Amino acid sequence: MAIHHDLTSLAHECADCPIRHRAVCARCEADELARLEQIKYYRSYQAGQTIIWSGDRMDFVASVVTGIATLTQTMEDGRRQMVGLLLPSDFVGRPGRLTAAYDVTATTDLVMCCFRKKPFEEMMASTPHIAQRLLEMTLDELDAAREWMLLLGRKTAREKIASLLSIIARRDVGLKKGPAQGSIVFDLPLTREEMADYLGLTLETVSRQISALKKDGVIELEGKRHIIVPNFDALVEQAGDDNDGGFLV
Amino acid sequence: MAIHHDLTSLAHECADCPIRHRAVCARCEADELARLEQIKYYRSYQAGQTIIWSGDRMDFVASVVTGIATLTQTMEDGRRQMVGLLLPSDFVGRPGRLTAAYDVTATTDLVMCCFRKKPFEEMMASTPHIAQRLLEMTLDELDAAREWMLLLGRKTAREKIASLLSIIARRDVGLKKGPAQGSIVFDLPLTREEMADYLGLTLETVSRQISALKKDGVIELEGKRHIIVPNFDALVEQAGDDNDGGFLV
DNA sequence: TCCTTCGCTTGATCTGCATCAAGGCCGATC
DNA sequence: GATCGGCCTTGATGCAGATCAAGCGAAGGA
Repeated sequence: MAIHHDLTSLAHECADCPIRHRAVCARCEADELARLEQIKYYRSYQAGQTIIWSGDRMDFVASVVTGIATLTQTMEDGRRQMVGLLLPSDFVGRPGRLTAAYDVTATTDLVMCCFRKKPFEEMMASTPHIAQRLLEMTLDELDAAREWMLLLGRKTAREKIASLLSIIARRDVGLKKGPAQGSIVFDLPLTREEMADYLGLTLETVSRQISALKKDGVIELEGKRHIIVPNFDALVEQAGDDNDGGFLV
Repeated sequence: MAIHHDLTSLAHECADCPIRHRAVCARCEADELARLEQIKYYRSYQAGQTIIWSGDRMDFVASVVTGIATLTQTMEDGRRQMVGLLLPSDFVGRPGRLTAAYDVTATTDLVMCCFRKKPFEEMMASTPHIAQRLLEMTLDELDAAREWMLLLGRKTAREKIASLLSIIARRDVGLKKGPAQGSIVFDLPLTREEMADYLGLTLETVSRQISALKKDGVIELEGKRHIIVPNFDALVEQAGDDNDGGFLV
């Protein structure tokens, strides 16, 4: 894995950009990369493992290399809301804050590329480029969070499910294309319960709505997790979005 | 109004910081301020006026000086979700994007301090300080958005109302203190319908829950908008938050 | 002065999703 | 191959909040 791959979220080459929807390519500046290279290290986690507990001291920032992680908030009585889904290339952690604000959990086996916070912050201070790139990424995440607020506040259960499926499909697209023209195939990286926590529903409702979408021919399932979308536009229509646009997760 | 006041959100003095919960004070750097001073201008809006429509070309970024604005998203069928509340010192607009992603509306009479985007971006490129400050503010907003996701996805109507009231109270605190020890007094800057759009409820439910909180002695009303909170902790308890902490709106 | 409008409240009813409960599928373990 | 536990589905029932509907009070305009 080349140096650039580890740092995709901070600076990557335009040529063979492996990251969709993050395609704000930065000029690769060799010395920045070299310096980042010096302060980075890798960590692996198993599926289900909690990476950071909300409130924990957090002395690194990181970017997801492979696998999927989630950010969740929990109320005292146990109600849970997922507030972020971290796919490869996504960034975790916040320069200038001591403790984590959310639980971060690996939902699949996961590899993260970590940077110790202190040196990372020092680099940021001396390298305007990085702060700007990070600002852009954060603004994208903010847009995604606000899109999600619309979903949580106003969409029906069916629309919520369709939205989630189309988001996952979009992030996966290009990797896996279905056999039939225009069809899309992917594996759900989340359990029904995790989907429920993301969508502000119960797992029973998630299950029922998936069954309903299947009955109506919007999706097909193989097993519990393998999804086939014969007609992506039909799915998007179920999601109730006015634009097909910039969902970023 | 001194120069610093106009630029509170970008750089303000620590001494008499008028802004709560944004208190990450930056060193005032005279030349930055002078340059910002050259590219800024003011705009006033009347209550109810739409400042920007989603999709409009947006050639400025701005910071709220006085008054309150909202960010809302609307679905084709008219369902609306407010995704941000802009109080004095809050920042609107995003460097590096051509069009607005949300409707921005003045809910009270409003004055904004605008910076034409092009020169602002140029300044940002040459002044690392500003990008970093903006990054910090954006991260705060992201945290607030995620806190709001928990509210939208998992809280009951009563908890939603109590949360909103305590957020408004927190941002207003210091300006108005109630007569009785520990009591807080403020005016609601939003109509019931706007509150409903923020909370993912209907205006009827908002009205009912406010009545319920009043009946239970958690709040008192004078007229429709003037709120007295005799015991702030009691209100926070109704909000169901585990920490009394960093709600930022 | 009356009339209209806007923001709000309150009541009656409906419904989408939560809750409670039972059982099926499948991979892991012995 | 039997058993267990995690994950999922499906059914029955309940309830919080939506929807539909009526009316109030204050501000503003004719």
